[in-house]
Amino acid sequence: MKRLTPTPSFLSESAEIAAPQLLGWQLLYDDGITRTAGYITEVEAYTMDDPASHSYRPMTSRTAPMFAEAGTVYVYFTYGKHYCLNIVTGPRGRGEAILIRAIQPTLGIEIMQQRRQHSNTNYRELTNGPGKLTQAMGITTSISGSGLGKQLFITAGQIPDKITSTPRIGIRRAVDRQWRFVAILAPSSANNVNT
DNA sequence: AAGGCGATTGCCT
DNA sequence: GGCAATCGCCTTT
Repeated sequence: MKRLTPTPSFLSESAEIAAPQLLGWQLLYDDGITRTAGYITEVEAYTMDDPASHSYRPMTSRTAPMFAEAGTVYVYFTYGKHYCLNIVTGPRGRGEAILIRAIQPTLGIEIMQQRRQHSNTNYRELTNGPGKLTQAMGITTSISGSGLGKQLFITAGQIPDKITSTPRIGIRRAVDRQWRFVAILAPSSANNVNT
């Protein structure tokens, strides 16, 4: 069994520095019954002095996990349907996090397909969005405020072949910041469908 | 106490 | 590509 790393040291850096370093790591969720996992391929950074961030406004009970120590899990519910998963970065009190926007599935693929009602033979639409991957993995606000190393894990994965940065998706403020990071990974063998 | 809206998704044209 | 769905949170009366 691979050794688990509760909180990689780079998460103590600010979100926009840590975010690209999170690409390629394997995200693993164990809800006590099932395990699902995938390589992180798309992330976005959010910080306290960032008008697009939940932490730009004073802390509330919902956003409190963003202000906790690096490695804290922050999950929020939005649009009446979707859960979005973040990994908190930086020192305690700073209000920073990395939004996980996409993963490349590696483990528990059939379970993820069932949860997503996704019967296609390739996985293009399975986990390529922040709400999609939480639905596929069964992640909800129940783990918001917990820490890495309990149910959610970050394990060594792949070194990205290439990383690009772009403006973030779906925001209206600070649209000029290039804080979305996308990785090109070698396709995993189980996922090697080539479109 | 009430209304507006969102770090999205999927369906429809 | 445009837009409805859907509800908890936050802001404003």
